[in-house]
Amino acid sequence: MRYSQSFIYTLKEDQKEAAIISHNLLLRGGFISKLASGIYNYLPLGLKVIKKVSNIVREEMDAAGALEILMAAIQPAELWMESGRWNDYGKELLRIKDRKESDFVFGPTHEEVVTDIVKKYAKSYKDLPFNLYQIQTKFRDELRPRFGLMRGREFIMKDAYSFDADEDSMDISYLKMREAYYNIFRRCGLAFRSVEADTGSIGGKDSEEFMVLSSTGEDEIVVCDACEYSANVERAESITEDDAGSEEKLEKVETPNKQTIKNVCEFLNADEKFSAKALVYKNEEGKIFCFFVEGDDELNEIKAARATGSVELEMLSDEELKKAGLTKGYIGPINFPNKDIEVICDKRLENRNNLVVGANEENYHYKGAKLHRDFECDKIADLRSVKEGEVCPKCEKGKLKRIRGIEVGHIFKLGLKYSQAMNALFLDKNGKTQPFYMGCYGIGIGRTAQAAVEQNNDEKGIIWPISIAPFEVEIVSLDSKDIAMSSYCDMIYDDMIYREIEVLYDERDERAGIKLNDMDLIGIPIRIVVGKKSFQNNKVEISLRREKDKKELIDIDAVLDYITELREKLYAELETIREV
RNA sequence: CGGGGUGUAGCGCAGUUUGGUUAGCGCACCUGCCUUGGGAGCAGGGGGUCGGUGGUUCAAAUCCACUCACCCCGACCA
Repeated sequence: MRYSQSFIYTLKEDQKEAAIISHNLLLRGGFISKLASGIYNYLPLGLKVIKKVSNIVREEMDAAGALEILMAAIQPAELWMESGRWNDYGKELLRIKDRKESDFVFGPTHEEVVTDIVKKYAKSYKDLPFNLYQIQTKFRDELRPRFGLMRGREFIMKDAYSFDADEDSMDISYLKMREAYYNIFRRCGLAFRSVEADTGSIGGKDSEEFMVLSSTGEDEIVVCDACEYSANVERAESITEDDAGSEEKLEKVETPNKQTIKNVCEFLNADEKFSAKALVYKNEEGKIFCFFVEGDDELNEIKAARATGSVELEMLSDEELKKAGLTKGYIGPINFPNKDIEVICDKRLENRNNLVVGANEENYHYKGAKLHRDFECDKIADLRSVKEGEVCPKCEKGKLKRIRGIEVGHIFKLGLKYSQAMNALFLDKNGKTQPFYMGCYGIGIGRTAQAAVEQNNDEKGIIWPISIAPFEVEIVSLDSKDIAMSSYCDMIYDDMIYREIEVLYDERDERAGIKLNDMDLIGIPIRIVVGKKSFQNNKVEISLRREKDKKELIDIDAVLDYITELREKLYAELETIREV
């Protein structure tokens, strides 16, 4: 592509709507432009990147035996009523009406549609297994779109759905996808990690998220410094050093105006570890739960939701607390005042002999309380978030660290959950009706592209990994009016096109500074600078974007071979997973 | 949805508190000269219903009401 014939418009100034580097650079480099909140246009450069990522995904999915289809983006409401999600999916589901006032949705995901297709055609175990995937624009009416392509409302996703006859076979399908995902993110040049994930409302057996490591990531993950254990903080567990403390007599004490754990413990001269704090939530059905965790622990709402079988938990307001008969600041498990509320204790509390707890009475607490001696609860569960420095549950030696990541992919074993609900059945060897064992596998294409920028940039701009760069090579001619130089550039440009090297040729009549700065911003990995001084000596400068000050002077006749070699070297580097 | 904030040229902003010339600046864009290895310089030029609607006033970017859009912090997701 010749720069002067392209549609590349760069901006000098930072964009105020961008809160993170990658968003700013994509806007400044002319990759994307915003149309509305969470809705972006992909300009020529941006689309090139999207296509590169998509093609890597496509190649690896095909290699894993998956079959590409393209499902309708607009889906009839009936399907969603059948699955029950017309009601359950909530406001994120964009609902639209046609001219006859019939209800449709713009698909946020395609379980319903794919199941509808599969139901229609696959009726025998002989058809199994198979995996159908697509790369398509989705729409989810997010509460808070942000960070450009990271969390758009309209976004491009690869979604795949596997269908198997039994659990073992499903496990194999899952592992194939897992391997494909490793290949995809490796080839995209990302430093990533797969982590154990919560299966959330989708349910099912196993689930892993693929996280691109970045301090601006919206997810927090827990990793072991000694073994490969890594898990989303929503799910992570740990081994904690447990000091039971001495057994004491239960005693009710006055704690005037001491409502927070900190205040109470300071007042009673107790360690916060030896206290239980109450957190009261209601779920989507309005059922109320009271959770007790140690004073210095953080309640993990995802774990709490799982322990109660809830989809969503919301903290009670002060008025709701009062209405439920609870005394804010003094809620405790002894003589719990409301029998309709389920009381759940974190399992760590079982180890403590001596706890400070609320007395369910204004200005009073108990001290010396012990679970199973002084009080009981309805359920014991793991409710707390892992803290940094705790011991790894897997190797039992390493220390855990909390780091941040961007979720670019997620794989699930769904099991029978959907097939049963949606009546997706086949006949097994014995002629018996069975539901499919399903798996589902997503990758955010735009998010992956932007995550690559977030991970690979410097103060001048983007540093694309060659596999997803809009162009592999950029030629900058510093003096477009010089006939000898220009015709040389034209020649190597044509030669590269002939060799199928993707090349951007900046032949604009602009000053050197403008061209060089644009080149840095756009971030093409290999660059050829043709300037007067070196050209007089029959040389041109070649450098890599990532080490742009390390320039090699190459003989003008050797340039093509040198570039071809460099290019191969950069691709070869992507064969190994980056250490994270 | 709760909390905070912003809407003035393609982008970044000033002007609004205290209403009053023809609404300004930098970048970008167009013309010419000049310059040419890291975002030059000079001269000239184009581009705005000041987010929208209604109101107050002799007079509104500026005051009032309503409304829309967007951004940031929280709970959800690829």
